Amino acid sequence: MIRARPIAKARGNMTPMDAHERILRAIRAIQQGEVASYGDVARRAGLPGRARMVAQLLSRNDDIDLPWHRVLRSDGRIAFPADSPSHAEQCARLRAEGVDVREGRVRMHPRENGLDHAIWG
DNA sequence: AGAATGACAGGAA
DNA sequence: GTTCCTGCCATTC
Repeated sequence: MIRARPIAKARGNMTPMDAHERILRAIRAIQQGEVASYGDVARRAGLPGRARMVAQLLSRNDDIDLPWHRVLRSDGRIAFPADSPSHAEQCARLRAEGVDVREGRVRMHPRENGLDHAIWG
């Protein structure tokens, strides 16, 4: 057996530019009224373990059309400090799409990723 | 090169 | 439910 080293670092083949593009695509793919965590976006972009890279991109992003407000922390909370203008802005944008935001957080429907289902039925 | 810094995540307490 | 702590990755001193 050839010992499959943890593929955690199987990213060397992608240029940062491609990574950025894929992350942006993943964010744009979030439907109105839906939300996703930074980690989700990273995974969907083919970049598992790089939630912070998503955050970094968003912090620099200037694209007005990007639905940045649909990205939350894994626990469903808005990433900005509760007193910040950005927090209020994100809150407003989400509610405008019909998302139920309470105390700066959104209820994330638990992962129904076939794994639990496959194991436990 | 080493330390500090983030729009983070996950598990422990 | 909460806070705290450690691991993570890319960037910037």
